[in-house]
Amino acid sequence: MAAKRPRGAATVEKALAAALDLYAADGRDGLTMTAVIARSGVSSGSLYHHFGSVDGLCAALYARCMADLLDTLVAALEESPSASSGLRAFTAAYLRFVRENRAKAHFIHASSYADFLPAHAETVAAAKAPRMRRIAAWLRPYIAKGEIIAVPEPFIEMLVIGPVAETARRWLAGAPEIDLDAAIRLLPDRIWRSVRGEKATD
Amino acid sequence: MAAKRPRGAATVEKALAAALDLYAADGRDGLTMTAVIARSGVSSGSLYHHFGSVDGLCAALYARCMADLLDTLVAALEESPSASSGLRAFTAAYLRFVRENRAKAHFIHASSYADFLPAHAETVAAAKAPRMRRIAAWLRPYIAKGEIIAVPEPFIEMLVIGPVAETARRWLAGAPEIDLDAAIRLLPDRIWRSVRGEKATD
DNA sequence: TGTACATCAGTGAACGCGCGTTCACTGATGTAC
DNA sequence: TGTACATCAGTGAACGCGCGTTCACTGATGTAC
Repeated sequence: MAAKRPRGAATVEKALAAALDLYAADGRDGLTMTAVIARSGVSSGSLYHHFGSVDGLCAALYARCMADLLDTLVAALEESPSASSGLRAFTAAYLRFVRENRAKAHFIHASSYADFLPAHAETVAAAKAPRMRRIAAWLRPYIAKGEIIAVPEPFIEMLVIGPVAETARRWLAGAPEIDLDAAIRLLPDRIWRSVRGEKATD
Repeated sequence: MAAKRPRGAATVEKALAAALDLYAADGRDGLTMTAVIARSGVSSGSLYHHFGSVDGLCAALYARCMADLLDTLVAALEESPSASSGLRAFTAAYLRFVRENRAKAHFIHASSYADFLPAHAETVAAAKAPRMRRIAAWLRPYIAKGEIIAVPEPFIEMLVIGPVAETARRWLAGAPEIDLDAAIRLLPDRIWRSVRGEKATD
């Protein structure tokens, strides 16, 4: 028997899975309440009971996808014994996640400016904040040692996430010239150079 | 008297300006045919005469904004006498464009996965292709000389555009921790390091 | 220069579709004593 | 252990709104000779 989960967890699961499938199949326009109701078999009333609104459902889906991605990234970092290996592993893990979780990655990237994000900021923050804190905690000692450049943390994020996010974006949009495997080979090293501190040894 | 423009050019202009304003004010949900009709004073029939559909209007707006951005970037590159100064000027110009053309930048970034892009690929390509060719032409001699790394061109794009696009994205989404001026000071140098070739002299 | 015609630009009332959401309700599970 | 009650989960028909789009039409501009 499965571990005891809150009542209704299976319903929430079915709804989110249907929403992600619909998004993967037909993009933003495909992800409607009507379609989620039809595909998941969950009734409209039940959907509103759990999510409150379409935006609520989208925010829940976003939080879920983002948590999955960040868990992957945190794991890659925390397994690594040095600044350079950690950052290389981090960027490679990002690209692998995109390849292996195309729908989730697509939804995350496409939602950057979605109207539901500001409206449900706490839901999203609850998923992101603790994981971001672990990333920041991993970076801190290396910055202190001068192995990673000492700039405000958001800029390290921009330099590291930027290139892989842009690569993911093109690949997800279907650009044929983007070869994810080649990106996994080439980018981590170049990205490392952009945040490498003076005291780094490799 | 103004230079002679195709009949209806003023109408197209009014429609696109209204569309961008609506987008800036209310996001994707604000940019509807009904709203463009009301705000611009252009009739629905006229709108359909010129753009064919909502997607056609969005594609035209996207092509216009993208052309503006690329013109800025091409100018920054072509004024620069060296690889390092060119790439630094390029990234700084990107961030300045974002700051000074917030609505256009927002629309460009938010449209990456829009359904109208594949459907109107030729319209968009007509705006992008010639400008991208000039960027590629500028890069080529420096790559040949080994001052910029010899990797497939899309990867140079990812490394250069990635961090500034990510910075823009956060800033546009309203993240308070993003300081565009600091980004203009810090990022160009770090980005240059990520694409700097062995033969580069600075 | 004038006339006839074709094309392009623009109008605005009207329409149908499907979207997000509501609501009165039933059934299942948990809690108190 | 049983009973009474409160809360949570789930149902599905119904509704109204506003969206994108159409269409029959008029007016303005360009072209041919």
